[in-house]
Amino acid sequence: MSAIFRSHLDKFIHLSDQEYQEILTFFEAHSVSKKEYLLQEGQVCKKHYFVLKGCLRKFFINEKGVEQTTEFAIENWWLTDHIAYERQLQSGFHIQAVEKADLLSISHSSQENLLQQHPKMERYFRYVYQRAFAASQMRIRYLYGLSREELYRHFNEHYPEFVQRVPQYLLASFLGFTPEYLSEIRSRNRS
Amino acid sequence: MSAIFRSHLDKFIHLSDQEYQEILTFFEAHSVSKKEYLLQEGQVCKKHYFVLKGCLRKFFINEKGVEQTTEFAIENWWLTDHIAYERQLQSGFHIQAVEKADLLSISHSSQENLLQQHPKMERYFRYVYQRAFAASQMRIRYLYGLSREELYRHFNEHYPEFVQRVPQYLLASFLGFTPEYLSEIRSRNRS
DNA sequence: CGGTCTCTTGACGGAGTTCAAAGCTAGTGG
DNA sequence: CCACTAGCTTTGAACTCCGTCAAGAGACCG
Repeated sequence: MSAIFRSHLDKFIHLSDQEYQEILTFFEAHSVSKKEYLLQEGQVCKKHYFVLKGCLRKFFINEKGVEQTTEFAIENWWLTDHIAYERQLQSGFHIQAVEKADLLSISHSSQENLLQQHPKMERYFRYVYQRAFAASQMRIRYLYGLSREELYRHFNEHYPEFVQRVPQYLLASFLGFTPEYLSEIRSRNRS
Repeated sequence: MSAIFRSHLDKFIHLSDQEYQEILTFFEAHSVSKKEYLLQEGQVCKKHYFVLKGCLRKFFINEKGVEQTTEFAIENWWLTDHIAYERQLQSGFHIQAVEKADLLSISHSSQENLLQQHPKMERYFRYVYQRAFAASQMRIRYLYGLSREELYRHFNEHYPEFVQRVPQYLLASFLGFTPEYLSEIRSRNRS
């Protein structure tokens, strides 16, 4: 199972077998079932999760009581509430499994130790955050530049497998509009 | 002038005077005047900018020909088109000085060399990207959770000095609505 | 002082929301 | 493996936030 993580790391840095084994000791493995929660609002955010298989989402509840999904994580992505994780504070987010999932997790203190003892991982995480930030910048650009309908079409063209993979109400929540409106767009596209 | 950069670095990593002098050789200093462009759409994004003093913005032109500001950078923030910088591609953004500004810049190849030769800077940039990504996550949360009017009020409460500092039409562009609507909100707030 | 940016005001229109109700689908237990 | 139910999707009508357009009032700079 953790061969998946090894081949992911290999894309960014070169590690000996021994180094890899040492690095693995900093992580824990989890399996979670569909809809299981990994973090709930108000809890201290203890873990940074890496998805080996399956799908997670991060969301919050807005003033009207509606769930707003801000991020999905599928295979080879990290997920946490970065602000709450970094400072070990209470989180304003929920993290939940969308599908049953296999995960690795690392606690904040373990991550600190890992980075101290394995400077190569400093480089690895620099890449991870850089990539995540770049993706976030693109996301903001689309949120600003496109209407809700264009946003859906764009997403549908670029990530068709993902659109198949998650229920529509989660997709609507992620794109920032209502399931009703998504349904309307889809019917327009058909005719 | 570069004492500013030194004290900024000191917040994240510890450097000897000699190390700092070596590190500085990887950077270039610039002064730019108000409205001067540092990057235009279609150009290869060569530089990563650090603001010592002043204010920059990053924007793109949407299909209707309207400028959409996606990011500001003031003192102690980095700014670039990360996707285009990382891969040395043509950018879809403009970067422009909002006020006259003093900057440091580093080219992509210099940054690679810097990180190779000074692993402490790997750690520094990991922090920088981590912080930037966390900020970006908060931004996305607000974009999703708040109406345009709430967005303005929230921004106004949390960054009042910044609201004073930039013209209103740039603020409107950054918050994702029209100057006309901003004007309407402001008049409602007064009465 | 004259001209070009910037901000304000108001009328109108449209994209997207809200609410309510009905139709569908998939997972669960029997 | 079927039936039942909870959860998901669709439809439609009324409404609202915010954009667009146009025109005027300030404000700042040479």
